[in-house]
Amino acid sequence: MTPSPSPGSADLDFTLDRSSPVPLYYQLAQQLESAIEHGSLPPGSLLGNEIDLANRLGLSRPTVRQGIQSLVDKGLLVRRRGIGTQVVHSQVKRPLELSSLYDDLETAGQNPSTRVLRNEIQPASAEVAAALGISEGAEVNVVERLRLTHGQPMAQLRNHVPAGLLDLDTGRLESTGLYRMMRSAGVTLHSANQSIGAREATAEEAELLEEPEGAALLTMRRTAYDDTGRAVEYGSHVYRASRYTFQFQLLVRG
Amino acid sequence: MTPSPSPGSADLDFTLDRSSPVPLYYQLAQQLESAIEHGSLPPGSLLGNEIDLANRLGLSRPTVRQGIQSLVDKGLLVRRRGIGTQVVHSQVKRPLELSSLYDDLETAGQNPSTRVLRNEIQPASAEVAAALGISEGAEVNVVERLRLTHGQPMAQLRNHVPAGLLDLDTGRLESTGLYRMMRSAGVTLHSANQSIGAREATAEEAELLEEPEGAALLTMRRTAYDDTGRAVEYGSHVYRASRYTFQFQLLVRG
DNA sequence: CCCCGCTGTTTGTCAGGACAAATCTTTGAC
DNA sequence: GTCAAAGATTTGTCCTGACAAACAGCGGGG
Repeated sequence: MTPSPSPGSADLDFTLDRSSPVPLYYQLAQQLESAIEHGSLPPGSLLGNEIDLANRLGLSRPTVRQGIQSLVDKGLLVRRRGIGTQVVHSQVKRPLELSSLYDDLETAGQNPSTRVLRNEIQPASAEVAAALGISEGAEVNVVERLRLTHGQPMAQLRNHVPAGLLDLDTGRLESTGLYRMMRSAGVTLHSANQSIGAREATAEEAELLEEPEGAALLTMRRTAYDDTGRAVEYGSHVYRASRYTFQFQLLVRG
Repeated sequence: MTPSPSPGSADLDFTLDRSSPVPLYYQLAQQLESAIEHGSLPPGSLLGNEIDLANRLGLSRPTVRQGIQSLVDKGLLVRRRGIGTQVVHSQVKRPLELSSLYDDLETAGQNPSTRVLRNEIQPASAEVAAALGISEGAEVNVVERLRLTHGQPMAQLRNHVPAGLLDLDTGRLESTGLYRMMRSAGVTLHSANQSIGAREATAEEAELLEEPEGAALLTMRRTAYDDTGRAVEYGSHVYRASRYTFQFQLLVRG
């Protein structure tokens, strides 16, 4: 028998800083996560039981459990009673965040840029009012942008924001993403309803996106809410299907 | 001043069964959730502080916190230090599960039915082998189905399952969904990578789905993994964009 | 040789307590 | 009247301790 590559409980050294303002369980979770990413904790390996781990780190078991639990919720670890906690064996990358297209493209090295086609205050149409939960005719900031990657058109983005919520400077809209501007304005996003579909390009869309007329386009409509339940943005976007797909990962909630 | 509709801390009566095998924190979470659904806890209302709640229920504070935390993770509640825990004000329905199309349609009252077009064992193509993480040419079960709602074609579903993992009886495939068959066969789904795009219908697809040739179609590719990290299914599906959109909700992980 | 039950291991659940940090409210000073 | 400081309230973090439940592996009986 060769020495079996069975999941041995790896013992790594973690450094915890009790004087740091960042919680201990979170420090543990971060170091575990980076150990998993760097391969120090290969897929399938066991973590060693929680009580030993707590003793070795000088922590209590609930604190260790809290740190581990956060990674279980992320889908990186799996717990089994009587067995232990082991690193999940599949490739887990992004658990589908409420991310902005701009950030997604930037992290993918796609070199995104933006051209603002429209940026004005208008009374809300019936569709926009219903999506934002405001009265028809109330003032909303309408922004229409063309998103490009490597100089090629990628998507037409049309956003509606309740007037007064945000200062939508055209210059900043061209240099960064809308969600970044929201967060720096103190708006904390909480949830969003999304709807993804497809349809054929109209003549105007075809010209703007440099696609043949009637080409298949991906559509996405999204209403985003902050943590008080207030609708802060309604977006109606169109993507070139030949150059973009939505990619994400789902987790089964146990 | 009229009596302000400010969020008063509602005091409800919960019944906990300590002899039940279902955990106390979970009993609390379920009753809180149903109270929110039924409107006993209206959006914006406060829950009352955890210590009082624990005393009233005869529970410890960690147990109460665990129950509340599970609803926070679901997006139903929001905690604020110094303020309290309150019911989130937006409409939260489904936090995007890894659900099967069949179940989705059935719960939506769409009366789904299935016609199996193909069900056979074949050697894996390069694409399928890469998606499932198996060697090219290994045997896979290929299932091709037409999904209908109210007798109308809705989607063409093509699934690939490693041979031997599951007994794919054609009769059961027509009367239920693939994911239900997997679960009843002891396969516990853990995560999946999805990719949603669009393209124009080929002549064959157009005829099968009763769409004009070149019509916009929604495409979805998904690889599903069980909790050991093993790929258990690769699906490549095509939906009629005129009759179907992907709808789901996202939560921002704090 | 196979099946059953026993035992050790590990996570799941629950209790009770303590202090820190963030927030709102009230009070006081100017 | 306005602003700042002090206090009260509530959640966030962390500790110790205990028992229950599920699982793997071992050994005995058939």
